[in-house]
Amino acid sequence: MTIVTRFAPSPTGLLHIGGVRTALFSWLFARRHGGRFILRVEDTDRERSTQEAVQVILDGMQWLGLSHDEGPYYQTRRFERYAEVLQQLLAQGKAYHCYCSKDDLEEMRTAQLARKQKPRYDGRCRGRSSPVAGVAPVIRFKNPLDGDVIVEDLVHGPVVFRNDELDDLIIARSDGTPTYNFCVVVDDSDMHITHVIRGDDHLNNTPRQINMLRAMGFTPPAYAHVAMILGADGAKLSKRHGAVSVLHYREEGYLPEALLNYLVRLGWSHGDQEIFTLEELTRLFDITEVNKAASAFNPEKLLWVNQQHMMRAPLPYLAGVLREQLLRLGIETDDQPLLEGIVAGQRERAKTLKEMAETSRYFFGAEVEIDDKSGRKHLTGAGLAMLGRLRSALEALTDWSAAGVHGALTAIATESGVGLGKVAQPLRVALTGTAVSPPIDATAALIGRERVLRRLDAALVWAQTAGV
RNA sequence: GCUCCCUUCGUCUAGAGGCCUAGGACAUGGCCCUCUCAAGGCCAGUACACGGGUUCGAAUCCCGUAGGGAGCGCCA
Repeated sequence: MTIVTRFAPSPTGLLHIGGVRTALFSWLFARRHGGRFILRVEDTDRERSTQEAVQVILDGMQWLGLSHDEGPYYQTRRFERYAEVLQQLLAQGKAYHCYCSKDDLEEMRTAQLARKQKPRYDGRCRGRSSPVAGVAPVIRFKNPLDGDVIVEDLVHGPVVFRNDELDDLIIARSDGTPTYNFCVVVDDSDMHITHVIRGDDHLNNTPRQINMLRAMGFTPPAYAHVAMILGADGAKLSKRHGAVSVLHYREEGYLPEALLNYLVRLGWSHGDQEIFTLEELTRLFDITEVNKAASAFNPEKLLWVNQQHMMRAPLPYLAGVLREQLLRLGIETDDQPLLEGIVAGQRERAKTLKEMAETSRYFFGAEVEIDDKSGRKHLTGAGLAMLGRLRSALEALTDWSAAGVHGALTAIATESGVGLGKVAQPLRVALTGTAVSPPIDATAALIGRERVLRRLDAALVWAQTAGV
């Protein structure tokens, strides 16, 4: 049997990390078993669905590399099929027209709640044989009255629901359009979905879906309900705590494979391993090992995972991502060796590519602005004197490489009888404007001889005009 | 209100009756390394929600309590 999974978001909001994680689980499960992964857009709510939201889903999935083998399917284009199944159910007496008004239903609900009962439709239109004039009816599914439905959940184990807890749900609105639970069931069976992996907020819907599937003569798929992701504060995911479009993480300089790695570890583990490649995940991930409890989103750990991936990723790849981030800062470059050199020097100093771009400005442009505090600390007194020695030594340097610069600096340190720090820091401030950078020899090599000498001159001027 | 789900360090997790004086990771603190900052290494503190059982023995099994979440829509 070929495994077929699906990701079925509704384009009514943004695609955030909670959705991404269930998509990832579905995708990994399909990939692991050599199956197919289907993307289906559940847009039957025409009021709230938007084309922008659809685009965000598509872009997000693409950025993450969660490629689908089929689709995207749109439920709004399958109305004919739903109508067909609706008619069939009606003809077989497995569904019926209900003429109750919204007011009737509301009244019923409040009365039941007042009696401390679970609000549910009482089935009063079940036996009705004639229409009510002037009322457009909804269609309800005739749910079994007794017995149990057992959901054999891959993560929760068996979950038992009593049929008398369920009621006759509406499967078509009075305007004829089908509703969510009904469309899902028709789609999952039409698309031959073998494993439904979704958020556990759907666990309660599952017995109804199973009943409908059976009424239609279909075999229910296997289900796996995974917990939702909580905000960093342990409360429901909010705007402030990660409920932002997944593309936000791209803008913030995260690597998609790092985000996926972080997300898969929420509720799943493999020994003590923290960092996984996508290839490893498709080999190791197992939906039945996923935890049942919800887990909180931890931005700090995401940052760490991202850096770990940056430290392992190929330089040319990272150079490309850094280039995009630099573009956002108005820095445009195609100097691939320079980009790769920056990445090599900065990737263990930055948690994201965005941060890397921001702290790498001094590799570009002719001049650099000297940070006042750093300048006062390192470009005065002995530091100022060091600037002159640096200037002449570096001007005379023929081997303009990290090793060459390093040799020149140690020579100066030895001659001056000071530690390397007394040489490196003034140079660092002169070249970068700050007291922090990758190893100064590599930094100088990357910046290049011309600009190094010019910046040393500028630093001398700064020290004089700063009047310190 | 009713039904369903969940509960190990601050956070993510390991743990499927003795291997647990509960392991790893992020974060935090200290030390080492060191041209800065990082990265890396070493060390430290912090957890089985609570109460009953079952058992020679329970984080692990059972029951209850508490807390959290979800569903109960002509939303998905």
